[in-house]
Amino acid sequence: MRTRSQSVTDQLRDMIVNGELPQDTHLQEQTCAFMLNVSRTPVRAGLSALAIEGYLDYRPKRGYFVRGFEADDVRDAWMMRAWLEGLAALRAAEQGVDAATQALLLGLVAQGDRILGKGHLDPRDLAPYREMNSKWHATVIASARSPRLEQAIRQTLNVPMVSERIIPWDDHAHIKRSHDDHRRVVDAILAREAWRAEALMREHIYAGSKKLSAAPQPAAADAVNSAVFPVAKRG
Amino acid sequence: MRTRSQSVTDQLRDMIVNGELPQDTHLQEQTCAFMLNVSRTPVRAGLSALAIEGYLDYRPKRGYFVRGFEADDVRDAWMMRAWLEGLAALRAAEQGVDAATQALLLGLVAQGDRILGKGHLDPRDLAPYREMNSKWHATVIASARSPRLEQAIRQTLNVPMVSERIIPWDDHAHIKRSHDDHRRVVDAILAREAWRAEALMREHIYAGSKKLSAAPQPAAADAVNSAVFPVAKRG
DNA sequence: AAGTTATTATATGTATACATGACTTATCGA
DNA sequence: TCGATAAGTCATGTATACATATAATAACTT
Repeated sequence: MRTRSQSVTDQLRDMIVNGELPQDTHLQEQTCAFMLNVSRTPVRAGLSALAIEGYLDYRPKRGYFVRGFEADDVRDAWMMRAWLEGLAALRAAEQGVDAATQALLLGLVAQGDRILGKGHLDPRDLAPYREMNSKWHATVIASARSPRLEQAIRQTLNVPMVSERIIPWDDHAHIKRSHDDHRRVVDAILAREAWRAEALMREHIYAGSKKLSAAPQPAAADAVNSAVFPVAKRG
Repeated sequence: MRTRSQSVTDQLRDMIVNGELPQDTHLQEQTCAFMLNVSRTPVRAGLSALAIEGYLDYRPKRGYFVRGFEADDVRDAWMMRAWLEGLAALRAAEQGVDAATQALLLGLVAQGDRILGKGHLDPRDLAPYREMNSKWHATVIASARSPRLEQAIRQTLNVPMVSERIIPWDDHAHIKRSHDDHRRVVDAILAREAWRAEALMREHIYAGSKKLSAAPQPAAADAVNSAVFPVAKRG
């Protein structure tokens, strides 16, 4: 079953990741509660959870504040993600994957091949490609069979602009190369070439971060709430 | 200031890490509240926090259950710790450290030298050595200047038997070698030899895990509470 | 007028009452 | 006797009232 606390947590997390709540916004319990049509209790649970997950700063008797994601922080998260997913690929290759996973990985690569086979990037293909991409990463990560590694990676994705959902779907050369990385990582994993799988995966993600940081950042969808929520004073 | 919620969280965490609450124990809110002399509210906050930190399993409308730390899980945490602290050493070497940190690292090595210089292991020296060891690891980790890396490492320490506080203070050869690792890692960091620092650190920690898993595990201090808290049924 | 202190307002921390869903047990039927 | 269903019990989920610490404001002194 799904409790209100969980639902509130997810809603608030989305708002933060989508940039609707600017840095240093003071998320007041009563205000959030009113906004989401619940009492303060589930809101408190959500805020507490998000603070532990790293989205919010908590100061006792003061409240919860939206953490800023500085450029340094985003770079840090990308670095961690590249490193950790590289480790996942390494371990997947070391331990090997079962037949079903093998088929799944090859199938996902084939799926990408079909989408990119047209020779041009149809905007309508973005969603399927993105889904394939997410599934591919998830499969490799799961193949490492390390719950802790999985959790650590999930945390790196908890940063705006660091997510496999963001794809520069306007640069055919980049996408093509990126998908070729997918093919090679799968090849390395199936061949049990551990260090190769790691190096490929690390570079695959690192290149993505370079690409995105070069691209113009989309304006934050923000500030419908800037009048509702106060912003913390510096000090 | 310190709220009851935080205090409750810490107390429950300690009980879990110390093995006083066996695997699958159902931590009932009312029981915990009575035990700690607070109401259910701070207990709920604590349980929720510990679930997010990974100590407890949460099932909606069912409650919170103590997660088991299987051998696999402990191995997994050690692997992650070795890898992540290796990364920390790498980054510290890459970025370089300031003069104060440099002096601190050298001072900690010298401190270890003094303790081990006697030629035998005095039980009274365990505490100072442990403190030096903790500080040394913390300094290297901080030198990586990556809050996310720091947090990820902290999480790996959240497992019984995976902690720099546990030192096999009966094996002079092991300790001596271990401290020599410290010296070499510092040497590598100061010389900006990044890959060397990483390899040394990774092996340093990996060797520790091997040593401890070979040693007999101390009996869990458990089960004062086994009559108080019910244990989850399998299913 | 500026700084300090006392007062007030407000948001968070905690306790508790009520609502709801899950597990237990008892009753009924085959 | 075994199984299924239904009532009952109990723990969790939520709302709300009260307690308390912080921040804002006003009054006062120097």
